[in-house]
Amino acid sequence: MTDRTLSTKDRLIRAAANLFRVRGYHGVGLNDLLTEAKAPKGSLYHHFPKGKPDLARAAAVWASDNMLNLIALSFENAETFEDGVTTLCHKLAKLFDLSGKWDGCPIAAILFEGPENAEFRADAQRLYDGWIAEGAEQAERLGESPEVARQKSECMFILIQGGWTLARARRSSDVLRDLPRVFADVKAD
Amino acid sequence: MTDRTLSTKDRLIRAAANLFRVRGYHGVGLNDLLTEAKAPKGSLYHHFPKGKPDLARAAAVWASDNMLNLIALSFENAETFEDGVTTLCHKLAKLFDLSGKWDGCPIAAILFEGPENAEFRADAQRLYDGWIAEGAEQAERLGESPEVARQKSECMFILIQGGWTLARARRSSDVLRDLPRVFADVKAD
DNA sequence: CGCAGTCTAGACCAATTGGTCTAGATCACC
DNA sequence: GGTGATCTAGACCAATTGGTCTAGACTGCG
Repeated sequence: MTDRTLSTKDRLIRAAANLFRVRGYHGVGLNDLLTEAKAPKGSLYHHFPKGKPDLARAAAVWASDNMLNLIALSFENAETFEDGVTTLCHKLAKLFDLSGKWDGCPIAAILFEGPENAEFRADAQRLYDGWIAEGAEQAERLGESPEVARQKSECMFILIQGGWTLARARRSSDVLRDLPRVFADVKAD
Repeated sequence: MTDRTLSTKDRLIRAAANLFRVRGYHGVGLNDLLTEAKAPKGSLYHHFPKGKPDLARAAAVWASDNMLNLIALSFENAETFEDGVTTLCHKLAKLFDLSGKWDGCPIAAILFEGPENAEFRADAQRLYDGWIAEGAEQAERLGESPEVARQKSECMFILIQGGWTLARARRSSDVLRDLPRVFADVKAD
């Protein structure tokens, strides 16, 4: 049930991001999408002329932007990069619990499982590298050298992706809450 | 084109594992499956009475067993756990390059994106925990205490899953080859 | 007002989906 | 060789898929 006060286009994007995250690109039909968004088919093809793939890419970008905000927010009051990682992991753990402990990463669910399309692949790379760039920027702001910043951010990304996968399999956010401890042990070299 | 000398059942399982890995559970139709396996529909429903979900679960188990073998093989001649991790990561990098640099983890592609089914979820947990158990066993064999062994194995799992995701997005196995260096920095505490 | 552009609404369509069912080939064993 | 079980073969089916198209509601502006 996506908020009815939003524009049809936004409702479609949110519904798409939410549904794809759970069932993957091919697991969601236009009917599910339209029901969830409370929108008729005409609106979908008005706002996204190329249909499902178009909407899916928009949803991936929207979901990615949310993650960028979450990263920025987590590092806002951090004194070290490790602090920020800790906050972020706890926020993600909370998100995971709220989401029913089964949802996956929306980027992966949409862009990896979606059509084998050059645009989808390029988006996946662009969006994920955006996360890493955001993390690296925060690390630099907190005093790390550019190389170390990049390395730490990349490591954070890997841990979060892998940790989320294990959390999903176990249906428990404990793994996510434990990640900062693992991360702290990684020396940047 | 799966080897014609194999039994129909094995051809089906292999075809399923290969196709699901690329396009995800819902991205593969029975037609694709049967074409790839060179088998008629009757055979599928003879060997897997519950149809697609049944076959998918068998394919997940098969793929998981392959991974278990790969782990065992990688640690066979290792002198330390870190040695084994290094070998495993290099083997995975080679696999990644061979697979067209876009395939995902078959377990995830089948069991996460598949039907929202209690059996699928239980399988995901069981199979992934099997990987971790195998890693922990190797670590113990190489002299680690049970707790440290488990911790190191879990960390290896997380790094590999996350690293594979990033490798996929970048369509480059470099990330995987770099994982052992990251892993070496993690002290077990 | 009138008119043009934007957007909603859903009937409709060909193609594909997962699944059923019957007919026959092939096999092991008496 | 005969017989019953195992397995292959694919026609067939209802339901769903992503997508098209026309009709009309709503908007802002002259």
